[in-house]
Amino acid sequence: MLTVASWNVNSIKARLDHLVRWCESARPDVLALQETKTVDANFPFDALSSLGYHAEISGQPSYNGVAVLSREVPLEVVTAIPGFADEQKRVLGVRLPQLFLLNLYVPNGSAVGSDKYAYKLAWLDALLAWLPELLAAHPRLLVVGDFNIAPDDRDVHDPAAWRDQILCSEPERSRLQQLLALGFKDTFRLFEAGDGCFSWWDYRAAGFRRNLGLRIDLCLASNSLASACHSSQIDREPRSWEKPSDHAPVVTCFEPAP
DNA sequence: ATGGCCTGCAACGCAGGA
Repeated sequence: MLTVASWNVNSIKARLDHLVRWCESARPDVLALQETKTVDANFPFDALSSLGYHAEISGQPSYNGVAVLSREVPLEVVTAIPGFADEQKRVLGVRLPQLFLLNLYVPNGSAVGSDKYAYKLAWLDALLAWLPELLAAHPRLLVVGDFNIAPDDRDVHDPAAWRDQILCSEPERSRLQQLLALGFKDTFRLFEAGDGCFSWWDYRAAGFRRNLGLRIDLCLASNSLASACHSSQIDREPRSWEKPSDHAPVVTCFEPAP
């Protein structure tokens, strides 16, 4: 079985002990990380190498930053959406023997109508323009990460309060639906149709204890890869540890390629 | 209770997150 996980760690430096602890128990073959928040020179390669992981990274000071840990060394790496000039490090694609993994930290967008919101929509449009050719080149394509979009109201603890707000607005959701329509499945929804399953909980107001969350961390498998998907789950345990990331890891398992 | 917390960077508060 091939286990692929995605986790917004909210600073790899602040979360290194959690990351190590979680990898030792969950033992993913591939782990996509978002919000590493560090320059490449300060990335903890040694600690992760001791766990048996190669690391590909694309980082910057303070903000954003993505990484992919894998047992096998990638055959190819991309760090940007072609043709979309962006100072912010939010994209890391790696070609592995079993699949092509695209790790994304989609812009948050701040507030509907803001400059950051316009950037988020333009970023998503550039992604949508790129994915058809990536899918054609790599039929076993897995797009994972912090999408900063709750796909529908089942993914929101209080849909009325969040209606038309950032992460839930119609322009964001319609872009996610366009992405899925290119030929992807939201793997979590292959196994769970109910509401109340979240991957992020606000640090404030005891959000986790009260399960006031959103499902914004996604694992989207191309249709041909989705047919080999055995499970997709959100692991809430590390969110309960002391000084946690506000996001939980999403863990998806696949039948190995023939 | 219409706010609540956390991180990095620099610096003694800010930007940003979602």
